[in-house]
Amino acid sequence: MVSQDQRKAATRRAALAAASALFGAEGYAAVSMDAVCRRADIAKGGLYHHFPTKAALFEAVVAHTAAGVSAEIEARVPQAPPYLGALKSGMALFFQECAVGSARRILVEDGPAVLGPTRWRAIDQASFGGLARLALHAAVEAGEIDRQPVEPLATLLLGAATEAVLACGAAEEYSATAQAHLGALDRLIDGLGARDARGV
Amino acid sequence: MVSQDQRKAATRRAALAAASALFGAEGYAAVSMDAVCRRADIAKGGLYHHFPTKAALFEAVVAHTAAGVSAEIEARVPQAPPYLGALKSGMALFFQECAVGSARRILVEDGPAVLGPTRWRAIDQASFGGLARLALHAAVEAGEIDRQPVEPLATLLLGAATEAVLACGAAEEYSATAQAHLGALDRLIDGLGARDARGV
DNA sequence: CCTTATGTAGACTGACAGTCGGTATAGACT
DNA sequence: AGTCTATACCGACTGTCAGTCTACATAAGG
Repeated sequence: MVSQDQRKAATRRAALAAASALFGAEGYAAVSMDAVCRRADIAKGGLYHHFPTKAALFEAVVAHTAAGVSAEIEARVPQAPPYLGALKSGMALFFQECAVGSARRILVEDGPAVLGPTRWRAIDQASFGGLARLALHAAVEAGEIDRQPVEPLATLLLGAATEAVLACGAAEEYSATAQAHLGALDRLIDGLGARDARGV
Repeated sequence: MVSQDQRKAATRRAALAAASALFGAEGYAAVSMDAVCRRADIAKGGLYHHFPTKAALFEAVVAHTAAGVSAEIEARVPQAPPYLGALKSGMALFFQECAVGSARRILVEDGPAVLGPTRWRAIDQASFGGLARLALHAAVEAGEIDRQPVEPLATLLLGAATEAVLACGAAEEYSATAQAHLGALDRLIDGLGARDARGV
């Protein structure tokens, strides 16, 4: 005897897992809802019972993936001074997580375009954006960088890192390209170092 | 008597203009090829005679739009020292051009995702990417910034600017948000200033 | 048990990208 | 001139896909 809640949760999990694998491997446009049904061993009606549209299903996948990646980052990056250093390693980790496997496709390539700017930013802010903002805020408080609006800066840095992932994904020589971009990103962050500390 | 070349060119222009308006207003996914045909007053066969797929039509629109924007930037930004200043005003101009109207939809939201990283980068490199790379190269030669790989840096800055456009597009208070992001972008670029000049 | 709510199932519909056989016209070659 | 060929253009047709609808199964409440 299986309770309804358990059935429901199991179905949802199966759908999410199947969708995640397919979207990650082939991209949003190339995956049909029927394919998700087949892979999850669920009928169409069942799938639509949980997710009203294909975009909603994709959004759930995006949210799940983003939560996973940002949890990984949060767990592995120390929240201690120097905060600018923490920011750098967090960015590097973000880069690594997104560069490989299905995360790139889901989070970097399809995510923003499919969900649209508004929905995307909601998820983004709740995960990586929040982490970056936190680190920058701490850096400001610790006097590592000038006092300044933190949110736009976090947005910019995330955009830069995202573009780096994209550029490396398209490159032939992955590791060299990745090194170059990570180096450039580090320099960009280092440049934020407080003017006061340099007497400018 | 109208020559074939003229007919061909006229049809192509009409298709491109119609597609540009529709894609810009409603986004790639929401525009059907039939709608483009209606608007351009062309039959489906004719449209497909010029553009083999919907994506190809969109790519032509993207290329045309990108060329227009980057020509505008090139014309209005002086190619003279200080090159970092030129880079900043170029970025600001890119931001302005992309933030308003159909360019945002075409170049920032749909472009990368629809064309895929490889095709996108080809167009990007030929327009904005090229300009940014040029400015950075000049800045390096003039000693305004440290000698370093210029291409990754250009990629990162463009990514940051693109993300800024997206963030401002979604914001309610446009002008304040735009100011904040432009300020942050300027600080990021300023931070690149050569270490030597600061004795670090 | 019987009813109702909740979840499942797959055939069906409308819309869309892309195709295919056909037509008309510009230019080449007698 | 006339004829021929290549190319621009046309629009009905096809296959596929997102999303709907109706019929059915199972768990909780009277």
